[in-house]
Amino acid sequence: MIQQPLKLYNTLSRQKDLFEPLSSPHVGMYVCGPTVYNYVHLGNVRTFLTFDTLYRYLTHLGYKVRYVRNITDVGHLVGDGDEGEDKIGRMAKLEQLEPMEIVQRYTNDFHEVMATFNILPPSIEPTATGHLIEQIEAVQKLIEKDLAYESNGSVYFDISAYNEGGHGYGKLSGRVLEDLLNETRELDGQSEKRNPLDFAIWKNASPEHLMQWNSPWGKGFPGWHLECTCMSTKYLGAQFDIHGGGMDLKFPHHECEIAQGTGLTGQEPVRYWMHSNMLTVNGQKMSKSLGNSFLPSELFAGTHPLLERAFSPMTVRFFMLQSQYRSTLDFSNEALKAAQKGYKRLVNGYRILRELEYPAEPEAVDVDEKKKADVEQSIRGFYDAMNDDLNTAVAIAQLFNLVKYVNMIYLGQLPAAALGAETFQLLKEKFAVFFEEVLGLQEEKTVGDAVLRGMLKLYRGHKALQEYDKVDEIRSYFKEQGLVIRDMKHRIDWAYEE
RNA sequence: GGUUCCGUGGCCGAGUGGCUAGGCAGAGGUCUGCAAAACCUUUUACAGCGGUUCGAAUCCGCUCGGAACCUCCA
Repeated sequence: MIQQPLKLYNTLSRQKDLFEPLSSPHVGMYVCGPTVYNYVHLGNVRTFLTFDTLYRYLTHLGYKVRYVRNITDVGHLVGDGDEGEDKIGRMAKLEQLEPMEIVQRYTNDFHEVMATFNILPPSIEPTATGHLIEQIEAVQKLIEKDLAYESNGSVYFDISAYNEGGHGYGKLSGRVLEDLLNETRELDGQSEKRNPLDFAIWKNASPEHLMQWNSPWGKGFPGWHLECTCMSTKYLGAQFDIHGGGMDLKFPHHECEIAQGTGLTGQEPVRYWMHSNMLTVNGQKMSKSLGNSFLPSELFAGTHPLLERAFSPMTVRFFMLQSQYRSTLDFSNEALKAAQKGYKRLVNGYRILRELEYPAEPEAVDVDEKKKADVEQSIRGFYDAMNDDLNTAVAIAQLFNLVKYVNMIYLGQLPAAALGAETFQLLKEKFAVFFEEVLGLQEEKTVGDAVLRGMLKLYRGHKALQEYDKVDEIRSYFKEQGLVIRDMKHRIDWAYEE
């Protein structure tokens, strides 16, 4: 299976590169996780969903993936550059809690949200505070290499020194060093730095700063960019395959990671840089600071002022998968409603397919070569789409095409035998794998199967006796549950209302 | 201001030179106690202007509009 020619858009090369792991079948993948100072919003979810899909697909292809996704629990500052307050420390003060209580609360929330969206946990989920020793050692090493310098108890990465080594700071985000220098704003406290672009790898802590540790440079805390370098290289090596994150982390965060990693090990740390695009609301990036962010809980309850009603986790997952991860995706009631219907259609198809069996004594019909080929082509098409930089939108279109055949067989419009036993089994098997394993979609049950079976039995009875009052009554019961009765020539069944 | 990206039919959203994306919505048909569902058929496109080409949504230029990053953000 691994032979699938997977192409991934590499921000570094600015093109879709054929994915070839350093030591196949092993794949090392690092994704920047959340800073746990607040609830994760839907925009955050999109990024984690993107890399969940990649993780799932790589696994499906047979790769042994070590997926590292960190939790940032210190060092991420509020406001400009290296001068703001620590995000977690600030929340701790506001809520009069221990910083670690803040961290725990929002870490728990993050995990719950991930589970709700059926986003798989990573193989390793390291925290910044759990890797202070590694970070202090990294700072020391960078100083030894003359790539960093101490200033008033803080340590800064020296961009000029680094660039003299010919490394090209800015190559990931396409920045030119001279332009950056010209455009940098004057900020308070930059006098500590030799160069305004230099960034903190260790920060001196004032006495009232809540989170601080002893270091060779006095009490302080690590710079935000450093944790990812330390944790990624610790668990994945000096050079690893994939590094992911949101578009907005490209600069400066990931640029700094490249500089630190290269500075420390002399090796380019990451082979494939991947960035997922933003979720937008009315065309604008969803972000906490703009005040247009949705919490997952608000979405499920339909309580957000911009929402007309509630939407389920799988509807949202499906909605996000219907666009390619490098495009912006605009969030709206209309789009969500359409996604919900489409998703239900897909689930109904999947549910039916699981129950369909190839007849033991197939009807004596000729194989419909055209339909058979179309089914096989759609299955191939799913792989082709996923191989083309995870084009989940096109991949899902293939599933819809397959659902059409599933429905035809189910309704007796097409005999299963027309596809031939082999293709029929392939359809059954692949659809399930694509739906559940690769796309991570699930059925969202509202009523137990036993109850539904009982109700359907009653329905059939009344129907046979032409007691249409009762029949309609049962129909409305189903409708209340978000279900619908399918009244077909050959059988009666239920389905999710679309 | 700099860098980068985007502008597709009523809505969402794929698509980097010629071949139906797909979903939702709309129309007609088959089926049905009535419906629903399903299946079949079908309407509405590529921001504008110019250029390259036998041929452009797709390449190039300009104009208009929007976004992201440049400052914390997935």
